Amino acid sequence: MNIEKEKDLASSRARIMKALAHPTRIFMVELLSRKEMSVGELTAAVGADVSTVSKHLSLLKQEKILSHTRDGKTVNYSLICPCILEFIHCLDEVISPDAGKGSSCSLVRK
Amino acid sequence: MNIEKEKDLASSRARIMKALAHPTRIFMVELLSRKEMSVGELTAAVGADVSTVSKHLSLLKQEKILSHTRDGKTVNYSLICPCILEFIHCLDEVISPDAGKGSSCSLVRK
DNA sequence: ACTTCATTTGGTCTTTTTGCCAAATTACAA
DNA sequence: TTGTAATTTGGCAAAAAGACCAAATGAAGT
Repeated sequence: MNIEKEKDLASSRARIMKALAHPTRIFMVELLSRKEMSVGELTAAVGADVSTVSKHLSLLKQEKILSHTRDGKTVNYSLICPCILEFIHCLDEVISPDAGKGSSCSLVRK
Repeated sequence: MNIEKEKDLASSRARIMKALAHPTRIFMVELLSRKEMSVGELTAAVGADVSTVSKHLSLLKQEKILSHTRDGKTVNYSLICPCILEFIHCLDEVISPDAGKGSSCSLVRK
């Protein structure tokens, strides 16, 4: 692969990473991996202003991580691809594969 | 796990994500997964100001993703844990597991 | 049509992130 | 010690991201 293509790929990856690179957003993705939730429920769970939560959600939607369906006057969000959760957990599993063993990889402490 | 612990974990994960959430940084990690490189080599490869590259590197160092050793007047950077690369590729593999198949998961296009 | 509840959008302010320049540091060689 | 190449640091301006309020929109129910 040539260097320009590699840079493009890096940009694509960085966009996704960036969408997940926020405590509230990553937490919401974790919550949504368990069950779909409305904006109100998510707002209560994360403890922030509704408008803030809504904007986080639309960012994740824009990056095609979440989808939403309207049900009456509430809007439910859910993971488009539940495997994104695996990706996040990949951080814990892969980056600190042997948390107890005193390995050199210990980026995320549980 | 209680909700506060979950939020803490989300923050830890977000810190790592954030360190990787930049085209240049993610590209450098990819390069460094192949072989260790000096600041000068990386600068040439990514095409940015040396000082900029140096700052990106120290951010990655701070997050314990990279380590460095001095060799004469050059400094060589390398991945502390090569498995971080697997994590990044996890984005491609896990998030769009079946790129050709017309799946609903297609965040990263190659 | 009028209200009410849930969510989104617009606007603004603050904080963080980037990127470059110039100056400082480090190591080595003459 | 002087000079030179490689890297880091400090400082500053521009750009992006985040948070909150207020106003707008959407979907029922009265």
